[in-house]
Amino acid sequence: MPPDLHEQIIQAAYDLFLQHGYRVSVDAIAAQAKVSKQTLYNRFGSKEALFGAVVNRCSRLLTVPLAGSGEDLRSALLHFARTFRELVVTPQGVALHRMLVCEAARFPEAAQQVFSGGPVVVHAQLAQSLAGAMEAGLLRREDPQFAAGILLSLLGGFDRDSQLYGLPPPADEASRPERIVDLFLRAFAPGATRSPSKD
Amino acid sequence: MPPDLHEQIIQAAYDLFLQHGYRVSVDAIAAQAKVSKQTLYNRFGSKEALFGAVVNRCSRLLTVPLAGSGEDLRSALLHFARTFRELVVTPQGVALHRMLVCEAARFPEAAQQVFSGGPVVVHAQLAQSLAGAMEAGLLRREDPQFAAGILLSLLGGFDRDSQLYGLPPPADEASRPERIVDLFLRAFAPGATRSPSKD
Amino acid sequence: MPPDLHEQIIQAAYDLFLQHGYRVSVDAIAAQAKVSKQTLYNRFGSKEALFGAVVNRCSRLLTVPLAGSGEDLRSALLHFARTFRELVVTPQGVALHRMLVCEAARFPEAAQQVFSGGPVVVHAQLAQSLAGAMEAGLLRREDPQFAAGILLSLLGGFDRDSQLYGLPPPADEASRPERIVDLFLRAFAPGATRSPSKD
Amino acid sequence: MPPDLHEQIIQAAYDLFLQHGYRVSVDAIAAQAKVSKQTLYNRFGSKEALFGAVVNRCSRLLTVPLAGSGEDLRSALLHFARTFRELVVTPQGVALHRMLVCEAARFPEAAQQVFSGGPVVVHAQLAQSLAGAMEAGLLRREDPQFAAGILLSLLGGFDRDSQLYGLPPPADEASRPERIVDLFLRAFAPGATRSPSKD
DNA sequence: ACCTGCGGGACACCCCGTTGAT
DNA sequence: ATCAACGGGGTGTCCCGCAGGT
Repeated sequence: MPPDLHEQIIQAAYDLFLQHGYRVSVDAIAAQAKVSKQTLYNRFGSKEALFGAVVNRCSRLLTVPLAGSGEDLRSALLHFARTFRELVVTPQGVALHRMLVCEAARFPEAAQQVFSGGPVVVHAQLAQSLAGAMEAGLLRREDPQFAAGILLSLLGGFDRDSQLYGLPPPADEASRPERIVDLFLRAFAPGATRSPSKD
Repeated sequence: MPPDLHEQIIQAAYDLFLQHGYRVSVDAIAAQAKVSKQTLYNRFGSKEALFGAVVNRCSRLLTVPLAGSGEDLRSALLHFARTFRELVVTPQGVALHRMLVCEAARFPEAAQQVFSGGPVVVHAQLAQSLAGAMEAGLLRREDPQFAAGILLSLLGGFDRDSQLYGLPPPADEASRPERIVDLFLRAFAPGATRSPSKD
Repeated sequence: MPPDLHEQIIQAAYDLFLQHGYRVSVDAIAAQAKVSKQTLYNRFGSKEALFGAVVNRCSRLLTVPLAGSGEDLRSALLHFARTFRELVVTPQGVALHRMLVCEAARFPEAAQQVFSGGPVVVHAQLAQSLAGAMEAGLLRREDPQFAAGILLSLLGGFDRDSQLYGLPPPADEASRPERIVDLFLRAFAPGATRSPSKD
Repeated sequence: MPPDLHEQIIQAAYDLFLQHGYRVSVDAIAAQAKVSKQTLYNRFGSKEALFGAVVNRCSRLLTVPLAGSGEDLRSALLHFARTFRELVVTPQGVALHRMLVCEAARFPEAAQQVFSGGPVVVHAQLAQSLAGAMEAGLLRREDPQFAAGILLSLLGGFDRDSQLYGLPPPADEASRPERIVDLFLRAFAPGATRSPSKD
């Protein structure tokens, strides 16, 4: 009487793929989902197709809603930063990232699809939002794409890398979003030339 | 005729591990190295040990020399940025990163070792260098560890991620190190309070 | 259609292990049992476990029922002797012994277990039975353990060794149990001191 | 300049074959003999031939000298029993027996050869000696072949089996030869009919 | 429809005995 | 004599289809 076998299988596959990558056996997935291997194959046809189905749903998990324009800029960015960080430096976010990176060589179009459906749209939304702030004079007029990339890099850079390599997450995680946002705001504060003079 | 079989095997293993991850067969590595499987096993004992030997050599590949104090700060950082970028957003740098991230679950201590022997020492050296610049008044007095992490994140953040997911490298790569370094210098320019006022 | 695959596999493994020892390939066993290698591994997990299962069942094969006290002593011993001989100097009995001896170095606990579950209990039962006969005055009062060991040695000694080394079984097998039992009875006949006088 | 490589190799092979059976790798043998594999092959041609050479020399190890007729019968048998036991229930005697039994299936002619050159001649010599004793009236007139087999069975029967299966040797080893010889003498003492009457 | 369980083909890692080349 | 090569084989595992029962 499982109401939704489909969901059950995908959830099990998602968990196991995250943990062990594509190498998990179909038997293990079927066992975890408490389904027979046969129904799994009836539903999804092949292991690759199942992986594709799992990955497809990951795009949604990688999008971050951007706050509306009602707030002041710093609060909006801070909210965004915190939400994004929870996606990205959380153990399970790291695991998801790791799995996708691992299997990107085997499933190139799937990986691109996920990236285009997730981080790229976040990047675009953020760029648009920053462009608005630049229009309003809250930020220096710069390439908004560039600025968005910078903020995303700051939020998920070295900290995530260290976790990807198995190191523990930073101890001061609670204060890092604020520090990063403030640094970003300072870097893009209005009222200076683009490049500091060399002389 | 073969001057150094050891080197030959490691090189072949390095190439194939980068391309396909740990899943390549030992047969493929032996064929690529043009040695018999048996000599490979005589030399390394097991596939895991071979992988360990390959990974050990990667630590060296991940370190970036930091310019001496003879130059002015911007030039030094620019030089560092370009070198680092070549390590990190180059296709083969991305492939190395990908492989290590992929197999970090299977070889946790090896991955940590590489990270500790590579990026972490770069981070430490960079932090020390930045601390010197802060002492000299060239940068705002801030936590140098934090600042170093920021620069590394900027240099290897979103751009690398997109490549990890199979997207092409950014088209304006040539100008990016300079833009990033200048942004970093602006963010840490001396002569302002740490946090912009909220009102 | 196959009533009991378990049994089928064990029987095939038993036959082949007897013939070729532990060195037979699992493929050969699976082929002989007309099952796929996978079902074999699903059932037994490993070749060692399969061997253990085969060996476990051998303990039962090595026990010999001892006749009740209803018969006279000679008839009982004769019956026992014939049954025991069929176990021990028969080609398949020799093959079983050979296999166990061969693999005792690799599976020490299994071999001990078999020996303790087979010959040792036969030895104990025989000793008890002989003790009864001694109580009844049918045999000289001696150490029943020693006497039991003597009888077992007589029944399975040199004759078995020659077969273990590939020689044909003795031609007068039909009469040997009787000769041996009579010799045993004479050796332990009542009414003499334990050691013949030397002068 | 090792004086006798031949001997060196055979000794190493003997040791390792005894310990691990025919399964030891020739690499291991070469290493143990401190010779290169090539010289081993130059000398013996193949692993089987080396095994044959090792086995050939085992016949000698399995023969037991029989005392002359100068002694009284009991002393002679006792001496023989002790010597034989040292060959047969000693750990290394058991190991030799085990190895030969194990590989008798693979090298049938070699095993037969050893058995014919070792135990069989001991058996024949013993039979002849017992025949002499029967002539002299020291033993009941019986089939000397049978009697010799009986004594050999008594000396190497159950006790050796238990060791073959990994059990420890009997604790009262020191007194067993005497007990066995005395039992044998009683069983074949002169002055009774061959078979106890059945009625 | 779902389950259990087997078959088949393939492949991975690791090892071995033996022969050449240096 | 050292070292590599070669061919082959062994265990263990996988992916996927297919029967028969519930």
